[in-house]
Amino acid sequence: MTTDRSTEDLMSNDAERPAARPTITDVARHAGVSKGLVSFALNDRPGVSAETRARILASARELGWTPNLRARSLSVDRSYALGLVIGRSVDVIAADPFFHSFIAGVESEFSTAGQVLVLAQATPGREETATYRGLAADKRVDGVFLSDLRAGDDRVALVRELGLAAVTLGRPDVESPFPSVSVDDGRGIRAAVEHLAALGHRRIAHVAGPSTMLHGRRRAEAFTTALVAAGLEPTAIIETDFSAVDGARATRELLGLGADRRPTAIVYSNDHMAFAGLAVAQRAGIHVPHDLSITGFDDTELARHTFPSITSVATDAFDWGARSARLLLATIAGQPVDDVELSEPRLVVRESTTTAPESESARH
Amino acid sequence: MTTDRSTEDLMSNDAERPAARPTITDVARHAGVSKGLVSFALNDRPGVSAETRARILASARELGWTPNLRARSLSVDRSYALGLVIGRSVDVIAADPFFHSFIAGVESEFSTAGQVLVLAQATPGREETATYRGLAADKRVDGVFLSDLRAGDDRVALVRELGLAAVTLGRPDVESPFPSVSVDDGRGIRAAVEHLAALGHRRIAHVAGPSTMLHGRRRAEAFTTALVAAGLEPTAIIETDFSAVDGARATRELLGLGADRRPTAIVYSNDHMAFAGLAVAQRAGIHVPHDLSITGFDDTELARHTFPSITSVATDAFDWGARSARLLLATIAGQPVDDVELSEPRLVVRESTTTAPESESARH
DNA sequence: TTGAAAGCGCTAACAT
DNA sequence: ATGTTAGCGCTTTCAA
Repeated sequence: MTTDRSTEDLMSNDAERPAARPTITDVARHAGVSKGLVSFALNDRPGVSAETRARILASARELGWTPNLRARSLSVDRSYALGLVIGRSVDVIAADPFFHSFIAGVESEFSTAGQVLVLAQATPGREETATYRGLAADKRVDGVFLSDLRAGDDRVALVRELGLAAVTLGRPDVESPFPSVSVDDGRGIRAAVEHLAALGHRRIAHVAGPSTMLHGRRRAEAFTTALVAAGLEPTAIIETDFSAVDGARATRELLGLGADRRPTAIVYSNDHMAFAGLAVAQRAGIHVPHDLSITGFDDTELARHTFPSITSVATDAFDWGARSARLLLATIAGQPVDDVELSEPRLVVRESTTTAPESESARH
Repeated sequence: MTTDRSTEDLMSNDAERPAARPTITDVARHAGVSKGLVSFALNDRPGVSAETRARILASARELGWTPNLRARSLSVDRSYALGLVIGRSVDVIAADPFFHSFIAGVESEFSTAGQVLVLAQATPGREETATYRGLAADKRVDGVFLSDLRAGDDRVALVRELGLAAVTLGRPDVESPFPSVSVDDGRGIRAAVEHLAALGHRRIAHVAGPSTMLHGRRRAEAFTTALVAAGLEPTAIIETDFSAVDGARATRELLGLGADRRPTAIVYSNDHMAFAGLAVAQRAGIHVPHDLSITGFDDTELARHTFPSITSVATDAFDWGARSARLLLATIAGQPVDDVELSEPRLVVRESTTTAPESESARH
């Protein structure tokens, strides 16, 4: 008596039961060969005669055989799944369209690969570290995307210790064994500053993301650098948590400065804060762009649909996702990989930026 | 020679290799019992003496044993994963914060369950049906969330045929074997209409979602019903695809109507169209809310951060996710379940709605 | 109450 | 080139 139970045996027992799925053993019997050979043929490996291979494939097709992923997973020790752990709080992330596009990009690479995306949110009840540990302990995924890099991010070491493959979105500021996919968003900020400087603005402020987050910090640094390069005085940089509320608060703070210090332009670190900032200015009777120019970052769809529409830095989140997925998959497959640098962000000029207002003195 | 290879044998071969994870066999040997008994003890089933059980648990703890999910999956034929297939196009979905909150809610139920969420996006290259079939063929998930129900939605039959468990977000208009979790959003629309009618508006228009989507259609129907109930004339209902661009187009159309037909208030089927509509009005020099009142739906964070801020219907997407997950998990566990009705949506009144402007004749 | 062993469906090492 | 079989780590049936 063999160890493998055939599908036919099963079906003869109970006609009611939905047709059991054929296994590799059924295919082997049908083709008149052994299980092992079927496995070889199906994973097209050398050592199977063309003729036999054809016969096996025909049998598989005829029986409608499809591999059982769980069984395969168990024997080859792979999940065929990639993970994304979103660590931001729900409120902050809810408004951010980045992940949708990113995920769409990731999935665009899956269409051919039979992979799947496991999404986890590090909610209060489920701490970030515990989430990664859980994913690793259950071997739910073969690799993870490390997004929203923080200063001195301990996830790099954690994921490494857990033995997971990974790619980082952006280059971490700690030793990392993982390849990265990055975009020079500093360049985008620089473009915004140069654009404003060319329009005659001399007091340009920045509403920054949290300095604990690498991209927030990098954008702020690029802002300062660009300011200096343009020969302008350093001005206010207000740190936020990237949320709309905080963007509004920062704007109020900036507009509350004395007439001689109030900025004539504000560079926001993301679109949502720019939206909120726009509303704050309008509410205060400050006309955008004539009294105040503003720029956003991300070029979300809504930036096109405000009045005035908002000048913003566009990056390609979809491509970011696609490239990251490809890189991670290659890493897992053991192929040699290199860091990838995405195409440069572009500044999309719209109605929210215009020439600097005349100076206060001239106006009075 | 036994069939089970012990961990210790492995480790003695190669000191470099990271410590191999203990298996149930290791625990059995350590506790001096059989594999089978360990399994019974660990899944606390009857038939194990308290003493032995304690010894087994102690061994497991001491060895740091944790079950191998893949092996368990293979033998019990469960994935311990739930799936969400997002079928909208990237552009439309990118701006919609619903899913983030919904997903957060879903995950909040996972913290205790060791479940995971598989997210798939039905991109053009990967058709929706194929996505569900793939998920089922690979048994990636034990059940799915059916969101964005369409008229005559064929996914209900498909998912049923594939043998997956499911919950529907809202009640489908086709025969369905699945439990549903719904919210009476028509009630939210009614509240908006009543609010506007009470403010003296008599020409209220509706910028609707696509009639092919159940919630888009339901809201439009509720709009008409509420209008009639308020004793008002039927007015324009413009259908859109829920996107900001389309919301802008619809608004332009409405504002372009002759003075005697132009609405004094517009009820939008979602916030993003309301944002776009607000911009269109402002651009046309139409003051919101004095010339035109508008209401949104979803109560997204941004509704609080526009000028004027937007009156909107709030629903609880997080709770929706949590309840759906709980229901789906119960279904999978074979427990009897009932449809669940979420708490009623509430109208959050802000600055975008005010008393109706005086009639054109009176004004001239 | 406990042990032994078959079985889940596949891969891969080893024979032939 | 092909067949045989152990093994992945767990659950579950059947004896004892």
